[in-house]
Amino acid sequence: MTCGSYLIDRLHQRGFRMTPQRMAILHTLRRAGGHLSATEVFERTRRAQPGLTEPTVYRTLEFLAENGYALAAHIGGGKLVYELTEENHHHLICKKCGKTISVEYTVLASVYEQLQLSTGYKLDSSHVTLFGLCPDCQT
Amino acid sequence: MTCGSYLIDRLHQRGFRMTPQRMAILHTLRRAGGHLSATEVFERTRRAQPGLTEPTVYRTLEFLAENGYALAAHIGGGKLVYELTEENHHHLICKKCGKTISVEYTVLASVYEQLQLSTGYKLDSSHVTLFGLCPDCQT
DNA sequence: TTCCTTATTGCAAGTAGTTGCAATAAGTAT
DNA sequence: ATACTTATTGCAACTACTTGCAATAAGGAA
Repeated sequence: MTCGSYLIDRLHQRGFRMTPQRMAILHTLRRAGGHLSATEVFERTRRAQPGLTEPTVYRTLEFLAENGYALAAHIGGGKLVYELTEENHHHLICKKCGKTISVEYTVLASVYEQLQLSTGYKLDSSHVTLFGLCPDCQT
Repeated sequence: MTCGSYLIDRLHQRGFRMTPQRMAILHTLRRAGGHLSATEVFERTRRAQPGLTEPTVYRTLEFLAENGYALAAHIGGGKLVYELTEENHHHLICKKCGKTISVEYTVLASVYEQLQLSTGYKLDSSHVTLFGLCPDCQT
């Protein structure tokens, strides 16, 4: 069994299909463990799936993020990165050295709740990225 | 006096220069009032500055955001938008209809403080965008 | 004013990401 | 097994954005 198998039933229940391309992209994300840009996903996955094209990668990543199977996060410079859904969390990125740390979702949970009450919006538990200077770069 | 004049001294103090291109781009942002994508800024500014090129627009917007003269925000679909710095605020965007509302900076201020204490990072008061469904689209 | 330094621009060529549409193939039903 | 529906893919052309480098011009000094 390859490592995207666990998703097959969940996809079918919602009328979606599992394909070799999706399986391979899930495999790449799983192996990477962390964040990967669309380009990185394309390059790594193509090794196992030589026929794979860029539009398919972009569409698959968007599909996975839209349906909750992966998280998308904006990190510096307008770039989007993806990772498999695990614990919800947020990121702090140092503008100078690029060092990234994760922050538990609970830190923002009360704000989310407050905002939902005051605005009526139902918010995604999305992957927020905050920028600043890490302790080492503040001098 | 054109409307970027107020920035001239602040730029000179830091070794930067004011140029007709920068002036025109500031004018465009000022007139728009709200968010504008790089492409929109390019198209609108070019009417007044026919020689203007795309790389200049992208670099100018990045420059303005980097130095605190403008704010950059990621809104849906990986797009970056810019606006002139005024009050710090955040955005809530409806994934379905695109309706956007602003949220005061103070809502997130306590979280920022808490994060700065627990992580040691010095955070930018950045422009965070949260996604969700607005009251009308929740049915 | 004129000269000088160098920040900023424009050009040109590059990379990244998107879109429409016809062809393919996943999964269901027969 | 076979046929059918339609989600998904690949292709090709397009738009968005970036980068290196030489030319230009802003702003300070002589």
